[in-house]
Amino acid sequence: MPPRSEGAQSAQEQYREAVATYVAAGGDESVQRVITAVNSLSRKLEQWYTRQLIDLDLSHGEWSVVAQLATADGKPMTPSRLADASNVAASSMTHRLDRMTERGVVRRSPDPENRTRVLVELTDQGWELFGAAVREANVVESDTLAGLTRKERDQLAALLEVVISGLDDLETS
Amino acid sequence: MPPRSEGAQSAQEQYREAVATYVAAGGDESVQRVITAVNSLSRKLEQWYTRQLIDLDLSHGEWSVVAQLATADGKPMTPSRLADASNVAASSMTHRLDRMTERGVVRRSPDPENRTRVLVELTDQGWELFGAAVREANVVESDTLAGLTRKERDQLAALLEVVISGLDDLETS
DNA sequence: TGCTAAGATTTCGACATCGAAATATTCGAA
DNA sequence: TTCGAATATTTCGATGTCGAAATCTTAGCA
Repeated sequence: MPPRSEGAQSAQEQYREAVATYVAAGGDESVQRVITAVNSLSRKLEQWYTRQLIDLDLSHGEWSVVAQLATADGKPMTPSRLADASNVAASSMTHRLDRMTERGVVRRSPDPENRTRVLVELTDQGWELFGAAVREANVVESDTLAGLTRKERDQLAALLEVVISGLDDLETS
Repeated sequence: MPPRSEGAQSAQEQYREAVATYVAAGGDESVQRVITAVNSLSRKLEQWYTRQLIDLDLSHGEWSVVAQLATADGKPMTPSRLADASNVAASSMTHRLDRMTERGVVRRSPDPENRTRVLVELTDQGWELFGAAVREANVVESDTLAGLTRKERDQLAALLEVVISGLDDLETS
């Protein structure tokens, strides 16, 4: 990477500016510090993932499908649920699955219990792709957290898990 | 919202499954707990932002431009930098700015110091949109963190800020 | 000055995604 | 059983995004 181009800010400066601006616009500071940090970090990770996925010849959207299927405990999923989970329209998922099926990453089969539904699952090749991507991503992710001790990581994870467990109550409102 | 459809998991269960699967595939647990939590949370926020932006008649990409310009300390930015920051091709930014200019959210002007460049900045209407969006988003964001005490939020923010400050060193590798 | 290489933006053709309509199946009630 | 509403998926036309090429300006150097 070339040295930051003139005018561009470091991630840290950008974060500080953003929090200050959001607070000035009417946001709570204790909220904006956390939320802005989470979003900044996620966006940065996203950039790295995108680069790594190019090596595996996967688009970001296709990766989303692979990851959903892999983390669904091996159980097949329907196109609609994949679309929801990927934040994409159901009609887009049709095309995406067409391409992935043709490439041999996923397999479509009719649901024996409900002929309206289609079930999608990873092929062996799909599982291999998943494993390769996880192990490659783990390198960058590990570097990202290099500044934290083991204890601090656990603390951070515990706090985030409290937030995540609260999401479900929020849904039903 | 209707009760979760059969087969779907709660955010919490999804998170647990995901971490377990990533670890089984070769990721470090202390890394995956944090990273997966950050990404899960960010994706959930993204869904809410998208819904809220519909009210303001803004696409997610357009919001990205507004937010970048607002948090750049009021200084105008070039289309290329906006494209980088939005994770989008420069050519797409051209169209996006066309639409936003026509609508009166941003203003384009030639850079007096370099006629190759174009400078983009928010109009008064753009600033109003920004403020409205921030205040509306703050409601959901605040609810999201409702499970944490003020002290825990500060702790969480501090830990995340350590990670963010480390991003800049990582860049230059 | 004149020439070439590099940089910024826009134009262009190909492809991905969206929302709405079309198709097919299931479920519940008459 | 039969009808109509609800659900799941796919098809279709319009729009957004991508990467490469074209256009224009700047910067460096003889």
